[in-house]
Amino acid sequence: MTVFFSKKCEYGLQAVLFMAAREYDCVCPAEEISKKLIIPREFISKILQSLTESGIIESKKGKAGGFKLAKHPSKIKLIDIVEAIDGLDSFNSCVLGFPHCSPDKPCPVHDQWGALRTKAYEMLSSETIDKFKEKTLNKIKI
Amino acid sequence: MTVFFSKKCEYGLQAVLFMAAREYDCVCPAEEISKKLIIPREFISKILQSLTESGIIESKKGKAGGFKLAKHPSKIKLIDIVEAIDGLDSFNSCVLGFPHCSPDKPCPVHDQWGALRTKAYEMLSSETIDKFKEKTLNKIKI
DNA sequence: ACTTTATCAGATTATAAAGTCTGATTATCT
DNA sequence: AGATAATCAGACTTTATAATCTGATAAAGT
Repeated sequence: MTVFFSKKCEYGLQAVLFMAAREYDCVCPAEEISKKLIIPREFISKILQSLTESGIIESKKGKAGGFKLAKHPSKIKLIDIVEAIDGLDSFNSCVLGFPHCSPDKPCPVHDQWGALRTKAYEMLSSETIDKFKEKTLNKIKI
Repeated sequence: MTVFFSKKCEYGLQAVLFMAAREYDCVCPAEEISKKLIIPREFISKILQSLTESGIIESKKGKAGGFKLAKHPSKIKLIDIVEAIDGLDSFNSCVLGFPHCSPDKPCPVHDQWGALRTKAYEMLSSETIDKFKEKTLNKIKI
């Protein structure tokens, strides 16, 4: 296996990047997101619903309804989405699964994994998603 | 969620580190490994069985039977265990779940994740497990 | 006001991972 | 040779994640 994010989280990240790559304030129906990203319709709906609860996106009901970012892309970081869906626990636990792993009782890869985890956190938190528009377009046709 | 290794893999890594920290050629019954590492008996048995098939450890049946390393700890790397249990697929796939992620069509975190993945691979493959004896003893009482 | 088109909410199903059980087999000790 | 103590093998159960279905609700256009 060796996953890093859950499927839910991957899909959530993709969907938010998709919305950020479009015109600001443009409302995207779940149906469209489902088709463009090839994610089961009802599954992405549920994920978007939970991101709405977290305040990252907002929903608009009725005809011409859908989802849009709740704030400007320059205010959103990837880590916000990860935190909302998967949580941040894995950034604080031993990669080998040993209990109570700490600097004074380190596991065999404690220091190295610690450094990597910090880098991963930076990867997700140093830039806001408005910077990712171009690269998102590599992956999704809008 | 945000796992890196599956539970199976974590347990497998712990068990092999445990064996490597003991006297060379010492046979460890599954029962003992289960108790020391607090892993369900039948579950660790299955994992050890599969590591036996992979040729990383060997089993000895009958009274005073159990498992021991198939080769000297200086010939075993953590990546061998990861490969045997989880496989190496995740070292070759997009962390955001986009299909066909490549240098010419990179996803928003392609370069950074690539670098991290390389570091993670190095963490698991640069040293052999005979170097980990001391740190393993931090985590497991023998 | 009515129809359409969308989300919303919660129950349900499917699949995969984690963990358990049981009976057979095998080796060692007495 | 027989008893014992272990693995071995495979079926089974449980739990968590992924995905689906259905009916209610709500907003916008006519």
